[in-house]
Amino acid sequence: MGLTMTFAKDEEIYGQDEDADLIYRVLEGAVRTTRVMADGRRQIGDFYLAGDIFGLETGPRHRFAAEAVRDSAVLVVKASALRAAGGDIERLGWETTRRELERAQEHVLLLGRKTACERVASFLKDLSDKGGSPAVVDLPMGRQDIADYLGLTIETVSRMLSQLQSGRIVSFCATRQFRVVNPQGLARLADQAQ
Amino acid sequence: MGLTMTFAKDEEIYGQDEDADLIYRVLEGAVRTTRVMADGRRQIGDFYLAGDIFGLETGPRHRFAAEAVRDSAVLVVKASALRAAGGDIERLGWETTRRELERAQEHVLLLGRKTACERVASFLKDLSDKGGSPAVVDLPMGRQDIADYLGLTIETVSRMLSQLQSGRIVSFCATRQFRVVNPQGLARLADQAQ
DNA sequence: CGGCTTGTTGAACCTCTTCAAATGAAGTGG
DNA sequence: CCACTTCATTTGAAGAGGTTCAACAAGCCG
Repeated sequence: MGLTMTFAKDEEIYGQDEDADLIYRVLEGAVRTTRVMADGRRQIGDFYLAGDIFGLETGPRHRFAAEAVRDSAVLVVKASALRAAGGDIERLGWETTRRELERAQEHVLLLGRKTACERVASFLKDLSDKGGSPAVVDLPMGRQDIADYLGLTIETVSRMLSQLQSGRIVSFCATRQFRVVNPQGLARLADQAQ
Repeated sequence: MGLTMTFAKDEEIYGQDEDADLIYRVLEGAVRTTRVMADGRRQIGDFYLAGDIFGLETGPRHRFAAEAVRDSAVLVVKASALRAAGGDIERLGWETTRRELERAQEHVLLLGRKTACERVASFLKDLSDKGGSPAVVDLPMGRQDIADYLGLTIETVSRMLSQLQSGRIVSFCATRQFRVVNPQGLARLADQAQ
């Protein structure tokens, strides 16, 4: 059920203010939701990896655009079709929206009250946890995306990554691959919040 | 239906990590949701004024605490009781959650990419709009609450308020009462975002 | 009025940003 | 396969916005 579509790196999946009639699920790759201000400042709402559902996060119209972080495959389903097929869509939709809200609230805390170092640490921890804490975690997105998610600049992100590495918290095998050296240290930096 | 409860200024309505079995509606006064970090840094999730519904914004457990901003009256309904009374609760719940999410996303944009001045302007505009843009808007909350909502310090909030006033954007008749002098100017500062 | 809390203002400091350059990685065509 | 181009990332130095610390003013309530 539904249609599989592929999107090239940086291709738009849906635009801001477009009708929100479709529900999406990442099959492969990674997706970001973005909001751009009149003067070009950009904020990333969230990242979605394989298995994640997105596109449901808003009202009748999308308030964020969605773009492929890199070449990605996405399953697209019409919300109305899904509704016709069975009533538990309401429940699924609510659950998904609720999880979105929880993530947005964590994001608010991060942006409102965490330092640059804590933000980057939180980001790495989140990504590591999300993947089931594998030995080596890879970053699907570039530094600019990370910066626009964390409310920082690429330079600050880069500096904090270097700092975390020299502090033996994480270790980068490549620019987009790291391992967590000191999980407790990472958690302490990330989760000062209860 | 439901129980009316009153809460004194700064009194807790529910705590962080408590079970979320109740739904609340502000009858009079104002409510804030807060999250406190281990070292005392505080972030306010949102403010709720008369007519607003809150307490539904989370999963099985509250991730933010709720407190009365000032002496307030709140209508409390058990979620399960509401569900038993009629099926349209699901719809109401979803709608409410979705609106919460939209507000949280705006909040993310504000915290991630707006300057101090823009944050304060956005806050004042939001409050003015919410009340139907009356001639005189009052601020139910103190400067510390505003600061903790905007991810700033009270000093910065105070400075930006003074700045907006000397720029003939708003005018304060009292510390907690202002009128919008230049609505376009306020909107321009607040809504650089599309 | 006196005492307390809340809000404002000033000055020094610090974190993060901005601007600039160097380094590294990735692709292209000979 | 290597030189060359191009883009992404790192690092450095200077600058700005916001914070911190401190003092003062203004409400608020007994």
